[in-house]
Amino acid sequence: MLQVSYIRDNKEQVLERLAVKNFKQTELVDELIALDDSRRQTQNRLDSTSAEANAAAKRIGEMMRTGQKAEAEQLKSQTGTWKEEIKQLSEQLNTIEQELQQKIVLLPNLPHSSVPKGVSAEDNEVVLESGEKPVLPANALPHWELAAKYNLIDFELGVKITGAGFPVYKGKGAKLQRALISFFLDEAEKAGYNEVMLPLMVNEASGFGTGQLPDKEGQMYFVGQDNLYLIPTAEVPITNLYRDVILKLDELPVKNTGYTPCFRREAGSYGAHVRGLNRLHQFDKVELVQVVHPDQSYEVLEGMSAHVQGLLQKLGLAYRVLRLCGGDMGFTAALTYDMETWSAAQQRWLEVSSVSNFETYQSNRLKLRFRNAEGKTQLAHTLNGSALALPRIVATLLENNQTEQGIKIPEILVPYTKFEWID
RNA sequence: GGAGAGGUGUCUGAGUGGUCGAAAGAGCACGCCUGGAAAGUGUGUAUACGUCAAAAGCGUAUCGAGGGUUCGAAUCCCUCCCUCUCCGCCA
Repeated sequence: MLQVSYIRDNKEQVLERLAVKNFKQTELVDELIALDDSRRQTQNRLDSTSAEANAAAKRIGEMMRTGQKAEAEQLKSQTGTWKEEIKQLSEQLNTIEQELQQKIVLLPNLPHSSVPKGVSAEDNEVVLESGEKPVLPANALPHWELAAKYNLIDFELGVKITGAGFPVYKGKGAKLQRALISFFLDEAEKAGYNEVMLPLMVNEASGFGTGQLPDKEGQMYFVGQDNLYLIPTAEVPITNLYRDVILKLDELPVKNTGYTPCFRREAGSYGAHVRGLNRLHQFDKVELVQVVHPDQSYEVLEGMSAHVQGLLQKLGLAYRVLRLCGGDMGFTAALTYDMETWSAAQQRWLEVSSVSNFETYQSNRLKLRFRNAEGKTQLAHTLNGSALALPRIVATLLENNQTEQGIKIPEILVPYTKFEWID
């Protein structure tokens, strides 16, 4: 979330930036500033009243010790007003703070100055396109048919045991999943990321910390009996490792990677475009998360983007990089690059990675700080990116590499799969 | 799930109503000492909010969380959360 002090000092700029995300609620910003005013005022009054009451209590203590009983009793009788006032003021302060909190989380992160204006995916800026789009013969099959033909993925079985969007991977299909996960993790390790394995369910505080709660509540599976959410991405548990943490300057940058299944309800998205592996309720993903010094975060973002692109190149996939426009960006991001691979049989781009800089938006919620060169605490910047999400990579690999003899496994993966062909 | 114990600062750990943001030790930082290091020694070492242009300073809050008793709570009472031990169950 944004910091009220920043909003107060940079109101015009904040409004201007928010407009890029098509967020035009001037009143909300004004309300926040007004709330903050009354918060300060109330706190001021509460503090000075408390100070008086504390001083009186101290004096009473001294009187008791020195045997001035009568004087102590007299002073005691005067404390009632303070008590009452303190109670009222702290209740007021509480209410104000709650309201402030409720409202400030309604503001999305401010987009970086390079974020293009726009309302939908149409307005995203294509930063670069790389690789040759493969040209397939006329009888080429989409991945869901290939998956059936070679007995790699069984969607119906998944429906039987769970429901739509929970595929069952079998034989070489299962091995391909495992191979990709290992490959991605190894590459991350080579790039200096520390591997972690994490809980797949998180509590409410974690969901709040990374920004899934309260607004994206409906996107997560909720285990009501224990008040836990199934993670929609490893970003949530990994980033929350650093909730309420003050890092030393030399501990930055923190670089973690983790493989987890991801669970998404995807309520309301059905239709032809979600066929096969295109959109699932459960899928596998390797995630990168960094906690960095604010001065470095945009450089780091480029580095993460380069890392993801390296993976796509090694897999021999044609891809493009998009800079998301204000309207298509996530609520919490300041700048996001999406990577899309070209799915040759479906003749469309599939999003396989999203790399974002959140600046202090998450760290402010997380209370994730570091001690800067002056020895003061300062909010760190957080970033994350998929490297990579498996299903659409698998879809693209199957489709783009199909031949008369079967599906050719990219060379780089063969040490992991231990087979060269799916046939 | 049943019974019991307990949650204090970076850590260990003292503290059962006032002088406690909190002893002591360790760690860490800086200085002295040393040819250098160790040892020794001295000083410092929480966070947030408010006040201030800012810093210093000052004020307030925080000893798992929330509420209560009291002039005054780390300390007493209530609720919740968590951890540990034993029993039960179990990959």
